[in-house]
Amino acid sequence: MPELPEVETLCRQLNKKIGGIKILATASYDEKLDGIKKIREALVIGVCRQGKTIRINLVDGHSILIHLRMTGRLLWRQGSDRPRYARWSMMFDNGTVFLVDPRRFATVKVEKAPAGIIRNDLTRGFDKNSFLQQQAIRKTNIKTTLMDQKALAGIGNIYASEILYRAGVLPMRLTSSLSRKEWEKIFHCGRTILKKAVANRGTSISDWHDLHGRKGVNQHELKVYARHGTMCSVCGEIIRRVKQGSRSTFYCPGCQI
DNA sequence: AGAACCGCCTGCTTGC
DNA sequence: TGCAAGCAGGCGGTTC
Repeated sequence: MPELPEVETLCRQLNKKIGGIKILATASYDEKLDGIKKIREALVIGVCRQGKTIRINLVDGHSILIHLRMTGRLLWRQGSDRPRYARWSMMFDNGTVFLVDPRRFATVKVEKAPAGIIRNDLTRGFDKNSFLQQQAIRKTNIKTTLMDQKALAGIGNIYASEILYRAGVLPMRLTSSLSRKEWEKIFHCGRTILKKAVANRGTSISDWHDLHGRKGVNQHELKVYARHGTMCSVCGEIIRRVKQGSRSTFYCPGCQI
């Protein structure tokens, strides 16, 4: 699933590929996306990430906002032959960016609104104190809080489990029960894990591929995600899997308290 | 108000 | 082998 590192990877690649050039036209191949405002002859100023949303800024002040949800991908093709499950595209004179999404959850919006500043992104100027003021009192578990996009931007199911494992905190701990020291560990490990994953061009555990169709290599860094039933490499306990709000969480009962 | 739950979607895995 | 049921989960909307 595309989370912060995967979306960041796409934004960087898109910037190189389409920054400063003109979108000739856009097209939809799925009635769900037919309502998206059509774009013609529009210069791309740049591409940036807001949480898990890809924001493509155009010179006329409009932005294209793409959210990949679960199985969405963006794929650059030199020609214009449509890949399987293509749902929407942006055409350029040297190629096409396709939105590919078998499950049709991905969304595209075109709007003329200035970019909101996201302050709760661990990989950019993150404000610890305001975060703790707003979130530390919550009566829900820490895994759910990490995945709440209004609390922290960009963390999904894979990285939430990995961050809590590295921080040594049980995912079912009540958010309000965490000490300052535990929070600091979560922030620190979160930053480290997300930055490493960006450097690795994302985690290709199921179907993630980058703009050029290549797999990332961060799946080799995973310590608990989808590793239930195997031994923890640190303490030897068996990695467990539980459901939290209908989502799978993976953790080590030996290393996390 | 805030937490929990539902529905959207379809390829893949599992079980008989 | 083949088919049906179950599973995967981000997020907006609804319900508790």
